[in-house]
Amino acid sequence: MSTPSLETIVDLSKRRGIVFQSGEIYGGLRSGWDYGPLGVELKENIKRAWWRSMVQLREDIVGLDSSVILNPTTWEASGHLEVFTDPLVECAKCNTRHRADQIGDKCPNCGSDELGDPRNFNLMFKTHIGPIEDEKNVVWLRPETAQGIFVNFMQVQASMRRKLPFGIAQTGKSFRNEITPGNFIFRTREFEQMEMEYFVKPGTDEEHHQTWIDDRYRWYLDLGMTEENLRLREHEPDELSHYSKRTVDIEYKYPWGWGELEGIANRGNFDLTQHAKFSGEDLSYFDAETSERYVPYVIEPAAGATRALLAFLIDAYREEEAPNAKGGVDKRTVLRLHKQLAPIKVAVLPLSKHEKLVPLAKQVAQTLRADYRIDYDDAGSIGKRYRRHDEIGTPYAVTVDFDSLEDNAVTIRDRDSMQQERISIDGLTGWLRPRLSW
RNA sequence: GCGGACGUGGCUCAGUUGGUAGAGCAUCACCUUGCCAAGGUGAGGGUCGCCGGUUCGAAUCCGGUCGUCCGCUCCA
Repeated sequence: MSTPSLETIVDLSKRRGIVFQSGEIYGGLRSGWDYGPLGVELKENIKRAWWRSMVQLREDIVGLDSSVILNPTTWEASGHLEVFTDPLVECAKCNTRHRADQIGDKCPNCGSDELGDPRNFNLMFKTHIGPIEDEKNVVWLRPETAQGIFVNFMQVQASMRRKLPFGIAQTGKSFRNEITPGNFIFRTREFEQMEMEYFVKPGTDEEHHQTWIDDRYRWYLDLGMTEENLRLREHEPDELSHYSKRTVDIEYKYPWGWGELEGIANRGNFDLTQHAKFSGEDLSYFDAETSERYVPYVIEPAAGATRALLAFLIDAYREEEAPNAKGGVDKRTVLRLHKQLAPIKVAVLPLSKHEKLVPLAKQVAQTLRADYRIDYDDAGSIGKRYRRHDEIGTPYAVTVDFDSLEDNAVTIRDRDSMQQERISIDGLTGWLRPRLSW
């Protein structure tokens, strides 16, 4: 299966209500993307699948939803205030940009001395709390959800009576004032993360790290991701984040090349130690079994929800041959999304807009709505409607025909196999349940 | 942010030497068909990214701005 071009995916997303450029009527806003009616379903399904595997199915992980705006000291302690601010200079001759603190007075690229004045590039969004803009009330939009977990470590541990090892999971938006956003929703200034901080006893961190790397890689495969398009990549020592002891990325083969999907980092005890230092609170953990007190180490699988959405879209995209009404062969575009991720689970289609078929079809649709996201469509030919639903990855299409009026049964068609089955309307829910559950 | 390319109906494009925009696809309605798109008739939809300038008059020239793509940098 060849990878579709990014343009193909952007087109499909716009045409089918998955992702729109934000504020288009005002000419757009750089790096802003809105998730349309189908996109929001897909994104929620991805997050739900993550939450299910991360929280629901595990006894050792609990959830959290912390604030976007935190006490600004948080970012001093985490190191983001320092690390996320780079003085950069631009070379007027070759148009390259460099860290002012790492070069001399000559451009390392072309040797020119025509360097502009250093300017601070702060990757955190700055704003003010309260109505008065004053340096005293500066706050920042979080550049990662993780810190909200670290600052709540004690409360969660105590209120939920957790013993190590245990984890805290959180999904939510983060903000980074990226210098250059791009590649559709791959790098945006506002994005959604799925992060989990797993607190472990020092010395067991390396083992837990490896377990999580395997676990997270498996997650993508279980949701139907093509293995050839996935790989693990170890960070070189010089590219490690300021907090990390070791990081392994799960990368996806995007149309433009390999790119990050998720990073699994061993953050050591960096964060808790820093927060203990800046807050003056004791953030160590007392291990009652061994009577030891220590600052836990942290393993962090940090995934991009919006990046995952992009990868799942690309990975599911197929252009296949399909038989047409005239006995020939046509092309059909189909998203072979995992059923749990598909925005619409079942399409309900009357064979035609005939006055006898429409009421029954609408009734069937309404019944199914109790359990699944349904789309009812009676516009155009039946073949065209099948193709439309292929394009958005709907796994099942239920067709109400003239026989239905007699035998109270419908034809259900499978997106992937294109096989059809006749099912009684009363038995429809029972037929779908095992196929659409985990 | 800097350099380069680009910006016409939802999409893909046409638009002659500046004179107030066309097509195909898509959408919708009706008819037809009746289980895998594109048969017939008709309809809606753009003032040419935005602002300003030149001109009697600009989609067409000039400036600015916003946005898209590529490069520099970003690492969910």
